[in-house]
Amino acid sequence: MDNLINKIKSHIDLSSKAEEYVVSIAKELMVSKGDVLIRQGQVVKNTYFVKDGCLRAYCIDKNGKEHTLQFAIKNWWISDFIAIYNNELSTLTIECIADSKIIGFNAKLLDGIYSKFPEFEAFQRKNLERHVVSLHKRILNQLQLTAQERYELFLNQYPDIEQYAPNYHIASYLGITQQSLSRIRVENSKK
Amino acid sequence: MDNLINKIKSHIDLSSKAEEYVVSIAKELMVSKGDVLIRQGQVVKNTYFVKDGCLRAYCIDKNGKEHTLQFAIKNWWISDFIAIYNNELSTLTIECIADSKIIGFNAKLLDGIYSKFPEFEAFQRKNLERHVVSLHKRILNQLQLTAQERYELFLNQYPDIEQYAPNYHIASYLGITQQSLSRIRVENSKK
DNA sequence: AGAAAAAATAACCCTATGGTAAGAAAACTA
DNA sequence: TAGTTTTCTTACCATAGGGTTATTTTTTCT
Repeated sequence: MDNLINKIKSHIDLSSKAEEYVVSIAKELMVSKGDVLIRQGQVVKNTYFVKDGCLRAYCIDKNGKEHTLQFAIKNWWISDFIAIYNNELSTLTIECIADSKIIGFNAKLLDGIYSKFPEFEAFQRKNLERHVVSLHKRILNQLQLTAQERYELFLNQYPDIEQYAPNYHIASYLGITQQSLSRIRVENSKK
Repeated sequence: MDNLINKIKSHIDLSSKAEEYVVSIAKELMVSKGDVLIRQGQVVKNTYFVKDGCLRAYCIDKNGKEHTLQFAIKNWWISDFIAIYNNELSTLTIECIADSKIIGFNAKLLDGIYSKFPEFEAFQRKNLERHVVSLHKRILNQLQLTAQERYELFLNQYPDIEQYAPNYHIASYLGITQQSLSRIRVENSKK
């Protein structure tokens, strides 16, 4: 729990009451590789904060192919934000890809925190701003970089994810097949 | 100005003082097709709200190719949010692609509005949530749809943009060349 | 450790999209 | 409205990446 509280405190002054409240709605969980926390098509109840380990958010398209929207490692948040913010059923599946320690928050309770403790507003606004920036960058990278360049960037930006995610997960994040990624890796290893 | 004030009022209760403040920092502008409001590599001072017309945000890659991150029409916001939120120089160019009426806001003044009038916090949080949702959807679409499907979706989602944007802008938004888009259009017209 | 399952690589050919260049059409501009 | 510029289309070949299947390597499980 300290991870999260410290992370919050590094951005805002957290009153002890607010801290108590956060702790009161948090559920610490140990989850195992392969566990599915949110399943495509179901109601999304929770948002998760990763203390340790790795989770993945992906969708399955009409041909059964998986496409990874997000990985989440230590100190990242993950959920189906499309479903939560639009109040819809999940289009994503959230899956543990390594044994992980996570903190689950009921999305509705979490959403109520802003009226109870307005100091969270600015915190969340900054979080969302950073999130928007990273998404804008990802879109621009997808538009202008080759698969090879995107892979190199991915390894530089998220070196820790490689240890958890098999190559076909990474390929599905980069928008290529695992065979193409394998080819790229072979090319890179020749240099 | 009413557009914007009404839009805000449809989401939050706006005190008359807050409304006055918004008006006091807003600059109404008439801009012409071809005008560049933000230029790649420069300091980003403003965020723009479009009252009428159409603007476009794009970057130019190392080979000189343009990639469109965003179009903005009536009632949309546009700027280089990567630069503003990260306090960096612009990586994007913001250009008018039709004669437009817009409202310019100094980004720093706008950022100060939340401490002056906290009722804007929830408003902006919701805006950012919607923005995140649309970006998540765009990334998922880019991963799982063909160019043809992305073009159809684009026409359905943003039918108004077609009247302003030449095809090569749309192609650069979809992540294909204008030649490929032309081919797709020919195929579609055969049906 | 040995068996079974999962993941990665390889080799094949295929297809969607890219690059270049030229001509046609449309949109400005004087 | 004629001339100029921009945009769109077409056609050519080139290539990055996809689909399929088989094989090898690695990981997991008992």
